[in-house]
Amino acid sequence: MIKINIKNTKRIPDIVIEERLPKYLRALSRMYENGTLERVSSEDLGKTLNYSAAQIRKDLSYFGRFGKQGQGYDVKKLLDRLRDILGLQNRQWNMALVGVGGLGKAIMGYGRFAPQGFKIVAAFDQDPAKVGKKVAGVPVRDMKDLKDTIKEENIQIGIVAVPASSAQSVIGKLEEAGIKAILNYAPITPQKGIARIQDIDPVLKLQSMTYYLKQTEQSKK
Amino acid sequence: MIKINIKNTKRIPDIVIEERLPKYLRALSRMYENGTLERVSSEDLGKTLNYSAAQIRKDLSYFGRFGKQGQGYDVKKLLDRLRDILGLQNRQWNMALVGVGGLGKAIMGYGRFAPQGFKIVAAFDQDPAKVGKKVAGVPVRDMKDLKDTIKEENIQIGIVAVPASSAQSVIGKLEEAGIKAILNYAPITPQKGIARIQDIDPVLKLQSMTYYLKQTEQSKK
DNA sequence: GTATGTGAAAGTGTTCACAGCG
DNA sequence: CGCTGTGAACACTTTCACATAC
Repeated sequence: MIKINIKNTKRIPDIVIEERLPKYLRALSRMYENGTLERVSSEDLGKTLNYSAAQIRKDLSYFGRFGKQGQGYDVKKLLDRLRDILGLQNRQWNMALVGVGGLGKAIMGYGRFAPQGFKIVAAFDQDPAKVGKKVAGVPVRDMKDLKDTIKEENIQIGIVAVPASSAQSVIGKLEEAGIKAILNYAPITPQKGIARIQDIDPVLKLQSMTYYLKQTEQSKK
Repeated sequence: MIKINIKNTKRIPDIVIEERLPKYLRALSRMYENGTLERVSSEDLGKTLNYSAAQIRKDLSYFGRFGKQGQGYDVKKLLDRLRDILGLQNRQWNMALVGVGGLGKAIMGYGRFAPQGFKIVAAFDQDPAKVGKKVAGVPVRDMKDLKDTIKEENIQIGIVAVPASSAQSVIGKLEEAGIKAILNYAPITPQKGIARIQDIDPVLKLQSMTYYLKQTEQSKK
């Protein structure tokens, strides 16, 4: 049996994709826009992000060799490379939002999606009174049109902004319609299904901070 | 020298506090409200949260022994214990929001803070045109009143909803005013300071998902 | 019998430290 | 000579597996 020597591609830790690369991108974008710096070292980038220099070099090394020894990284080049890796280079991702209540409306009005290439192109609600109206310029549709609209509008990402009680069922419907990525604002942990899901719950974040606040309170006594 | 044998308290991993305990609490609250279950096993809880049973037992064991062998955990009792650990038992946390723009207004209208014991009791903006008006029943104040209001209103948590460009400086002002916990909606990574900070940026979450979406797209070709 | 609590083993992620390139 | 890229060492986290308690 002949063994072909494939380049030993090490597994990329999840946290690199899920947390750090997007943060690198965010920091570099800012540097680039401010136009202060043409090159950046792992040390510098680490300082602005509270990571070790080694961490940053290691993370980037999973995807290639972008730096120049003795010089650091070219900001523009690294930026482009990160956008490419994350699937953000020269393209737009279309999103469908479900649940046009207070939270849903706020999400539709959030100003940072579009400039980053994420566009909410459709909205859905189960309440007939809301269907047909427009929110942030987008017509609210009936849930029964979910599947068709997702195909027609070439939607790849779903946003869930419904109450906890209906969230799991809405996620199921999105998955049935072929959605593979969901941003979930409902306060539940969805059952594992087909789609990749990212949860947003500010209350959970507050609840972890109160743990530490409580500790400090007590140590004062 | 006499050695006192203190119980070997193992360090609690950060992720237990920062992620899992609040999720346990959220899931148990829901179970309790639905009233379906009086007891729950680590296996059951794990299934609803996509964690292993061992993980849950280990996490809880850092704080004591709450379960009964052969029976599992009493939902109500565990719920109370978790609330106690996280500093949520019979108390309210007061919060101050800075930045009454579109995002800030949406946060002030978010319906899940108050029922969980988190109350926005003051709002601040640097724009004189906004100062004096009310948003969601809360008067908007001048930034120069930050420190005094935080003392007077017994505020422990800050919420930052200003643009990236002023976020770091606002965080500094909150820290100067004695704030030890901040929920940061601005798209920056703050420099390490006195306060504990939790960041919320839905764009980062989307950007990690597109990485995987892109992979699937390519494997189809 | 059944499910917890927990040391020990396995697995995963981070830091070290230095060879090597610009 | 400075800073990257990277194996190797280290640190941390999760899972295993079983003695223990109800």
